[in-house]
Amino acid sequence: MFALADCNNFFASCERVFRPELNGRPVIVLSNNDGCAVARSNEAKALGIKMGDPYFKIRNIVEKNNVAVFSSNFALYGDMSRRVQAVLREAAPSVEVYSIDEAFLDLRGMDVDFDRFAKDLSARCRKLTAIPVSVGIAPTKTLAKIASKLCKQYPKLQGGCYMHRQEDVEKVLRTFPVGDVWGIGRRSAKKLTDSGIRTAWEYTQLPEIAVRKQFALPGLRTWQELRGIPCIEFEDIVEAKQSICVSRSFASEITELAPLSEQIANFAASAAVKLRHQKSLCLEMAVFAVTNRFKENAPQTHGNSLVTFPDGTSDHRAIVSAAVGATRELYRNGFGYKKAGVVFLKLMAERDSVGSIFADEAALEKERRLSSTLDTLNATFGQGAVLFGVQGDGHVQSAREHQSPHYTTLWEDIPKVKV
DNA sequence: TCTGGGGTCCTAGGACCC
DNA sequence: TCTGGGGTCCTAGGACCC
Repeated sequence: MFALADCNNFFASCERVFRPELNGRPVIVLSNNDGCAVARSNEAKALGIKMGDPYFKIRNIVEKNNVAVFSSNFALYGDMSRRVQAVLREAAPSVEVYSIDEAFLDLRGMDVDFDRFAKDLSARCRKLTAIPVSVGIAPTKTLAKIASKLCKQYPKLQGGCYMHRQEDVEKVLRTFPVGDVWGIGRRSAKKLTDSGIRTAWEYTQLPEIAVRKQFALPGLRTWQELRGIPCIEFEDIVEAKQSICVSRSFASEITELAPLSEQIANFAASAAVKLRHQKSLCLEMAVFAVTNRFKENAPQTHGNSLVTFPDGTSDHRAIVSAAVGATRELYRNGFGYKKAGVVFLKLMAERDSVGSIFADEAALEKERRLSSTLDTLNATFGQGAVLFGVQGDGHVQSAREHQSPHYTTLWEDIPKVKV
């Protein structure tokens, strides 16, 4: 058996932990630049606010219904996520953190009352972190996902649902929309409903050949998983990322080279920190800057510039300065850039590096020490404590009007209690 | 006026090899 | 008219996830 622990409306729930008066009131959390709604409390969902709705389009609903609005606060969400993970790790020997708000638990070999286990785990998360968590348990990951969704639909399940008997699974799948199944995206869902397949159950009744032909291997795996045959591996070891990207939309368009370079230098700097954190080297870096695609009448451009590091590097100076050079390459006068980013495309593990026979080892060692000193200083005194001049003041230009405090990660933001 | 960010896997087709 | 057979590697684009 596998369990899926899924935090309900995670970002909205995090905001409520330190603002309990918001319970019962609709809450939404916005994406970068206060652009779109990316998390909604149940009350906000009931008002018809959809995932990804642009804020300016739902402003009316927000104002009329006294919706509490937050800019995203990833320092808070990341920290709350770690707290929930800690509770999960006490419950099972093996945990796969799937995303910031979801984790699978490997329950194979465990001999317990799984329904009790699920409900107890949910209650324990709630008690220790104040985050509501839905725990679904089933013979495959895909079915566990469905079981956890049931918890959100039926409060009487008390946050835990064990779904395993063939007849129970069938009963659930017979009404479960095929498009809500993990692994069936918008495209496949449309194809399916167009041909009359509406529920997960109907999908499982398609012949294997047809599934393979129309939806290839991923579709076949989902088909098997729904039929109770596990095909998706449990992966508790965190692999190094194969690509690293830091990109942002700007609050207002950037037309000049200097401020654009400054933003991109900052993206490169934070991507380089991530790169060194996972002990990788970058062999190829792409830098891009694009205009506002929603402005149909404005001139559009998609600037792109590729940089290669033949021996691989994680050197802060090399990366930031190459990113600035690439920006000069791609920049064109007369355009309003709305979004830009830095992507490391080809990575290799530091330990697999053979270097170059021409490399100056002493110089490389100096580079490594500089980068690592920089990382230590910024980790200790806050990101941006030490910067290169090209990074300006180290701030990325973005609107966040509704930011909540860093309750759990900044001394000055820790809530004070009167005795 | 205002429209997010960061990933993975799979497949088809081209280029190339003997 | 006829036009081999078998293989690898790489890339772009699609689909999916949160």
